[in-house]
Amino acid sequence: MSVNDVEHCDVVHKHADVVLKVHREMPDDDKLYDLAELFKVFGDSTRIRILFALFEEEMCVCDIADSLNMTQSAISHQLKILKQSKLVGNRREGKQIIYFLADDHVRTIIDQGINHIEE
Amino acid sequence: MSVNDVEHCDVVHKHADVVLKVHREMPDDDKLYDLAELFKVFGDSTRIRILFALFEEEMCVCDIADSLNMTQSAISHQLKILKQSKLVGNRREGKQIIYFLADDHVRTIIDQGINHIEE
DNA sequence: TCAACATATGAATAATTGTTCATATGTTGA
DNA sequence: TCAACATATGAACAATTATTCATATGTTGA
Repeated sequence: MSVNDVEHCDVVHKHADVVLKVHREMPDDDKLYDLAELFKVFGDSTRIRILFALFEEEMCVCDIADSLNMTQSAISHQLKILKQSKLVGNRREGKQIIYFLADDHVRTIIDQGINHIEE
Repeated sequence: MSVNDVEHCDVVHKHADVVLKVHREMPDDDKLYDLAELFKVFGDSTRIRILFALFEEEMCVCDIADSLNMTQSAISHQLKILKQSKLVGNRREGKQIIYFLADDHVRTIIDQGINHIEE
């Protein structure tokens, strides 16, 4: 029994080719981790709502907070996460910081999600 | 000041139209919640790896556990979540339960995620 | 019917995370 | 330069969650 067989059913030999194929095609841990991190960002309804707000148009933090009826601090914390994932960008305009969608993967990913839950 | 203005910057009047537009276009809470729940499922690297395994072909729980070098119990718990989100389906074949991808939104969503992180 | 196998599941634990509160940073107009 | 405004951020708390361990459920062949 190989050290890799943490757990193993009796078909391990019969299905060894499947296991090998999966190993061969599985992306690197780094990539898997990054992917999961990206989807985690979409996995919070506050952040989803921020993205929906920005679908309409770019906005200052304050307008997002108003639109979502949440505190400025809560929004600011979430915007930081959205920015780190490069889902939104920002620029300063005087006292305000304007946030906007970084690209349209955001829209595509959310649309696919909607497709799925609406089936 | 409206009861809806939990927090408000001084441009609340100037930007009131933006806030209204966001309100108008924002999906229902139920939908937002479901969306976030769906993406949460993608937000775990174990579940992502299970999905990548199933991209190759349908498999019994045991083969997934072998492929990912994880315990049967851990995989089983995660498969339950994937099934609840209708991302995978299963059927019994004798003693084994065969899991498979439910549809190809899964692939599309993950591909979009990959596109994003690889830019 | 029973032993062996495959999978599911409940409880417990450790780790992660969203919001709040208080406060810091940075900008503007007077 | 300073007060008012807009945003960011660190610490703390509550809530959620992934894995482990032990065990239950369900299937098969003898």
